[in-house]
Amino acid sequence: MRDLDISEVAKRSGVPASTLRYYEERGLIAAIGRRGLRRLFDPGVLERLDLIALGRAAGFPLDDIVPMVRPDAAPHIDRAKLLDKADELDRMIRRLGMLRDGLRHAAACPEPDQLQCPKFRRILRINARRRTA
Amino acid sequence: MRDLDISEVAKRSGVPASTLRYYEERGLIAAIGRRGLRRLFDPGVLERLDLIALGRAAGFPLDDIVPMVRPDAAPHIDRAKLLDKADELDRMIRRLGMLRDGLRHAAACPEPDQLQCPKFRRILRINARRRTA
DNA sequence: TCTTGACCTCAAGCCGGCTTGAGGTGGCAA
DNA sequence: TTGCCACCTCAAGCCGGCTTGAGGTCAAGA
Repeated sequence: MRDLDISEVAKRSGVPASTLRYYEERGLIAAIGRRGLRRLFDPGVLERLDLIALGRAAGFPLDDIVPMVRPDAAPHIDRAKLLDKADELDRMIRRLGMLRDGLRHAAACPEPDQLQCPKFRRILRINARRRTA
Repeated sequence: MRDLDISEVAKRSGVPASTLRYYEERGLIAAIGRRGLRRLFDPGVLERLDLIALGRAAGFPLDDIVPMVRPDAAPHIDRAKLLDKADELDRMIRRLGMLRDGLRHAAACPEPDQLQCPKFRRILRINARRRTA
């Protein structure tokens, strides 16, 4: 598999060409060269894009992803940062679970006004403490 | 408990006054009236703000939260929609759980280059399919 | 050789979710 | 009664992450 045209990368990765150019500008990926004006990419860029997508899905800002995918080195990932992010995801997952339970309960609850339901109110208060306290 | 001034609401809820005005403009909360120019809020707004915070924390855009907290029509909450949301949350939770496991594994994996780790690659590919397929 | 259109650059725009700032009003303590 | 200042409105700005558009170049097929 040889060098890829930007449109080829876009097609295979699902990432629009405009985004690829943007990522290059941000230092997330690099073209290995040009044919005339046109960028040529190594197929390895596809894996980097998967990694970038994973990072984005996990909620990392692009700036945080740069050091993980630096095109000039083997991907180096800060393990401590990963663990922090994993913990953050755990907290997020618990909150989502609470919200899901809250919605399900609200849907099932016979109270005409769900805000009056004690179970629902409890869920709300637990979440609220994160800001207020 | 009497009607609350905007600064009182801000203090009790932890939500800045500017955000409260913004939320009112977006239809997320409503003042019960004015004293002169000044908004007066029913203490119940604090609970709605908790609900909004829960939704925000769960990653919902404000537009999605509006129907959940409508200051009018408490009895007309669309229960089917709530259940749909709950299912959506379940899917999101599973996905985030995968990501969390992926991050933890990447942090623990002895491979010098995480991209070579088969487990990590599998997670990468699964995540990638959501865009590519 | 010529034409075409896929690629290029650079600047500006968009969206969500707020914040900030300028300029105005009026409730309340003195 | 006066004066302060917390509140008001409206418009603009900011940030991250892209997209869009105008105007230019050039590799490759006819």
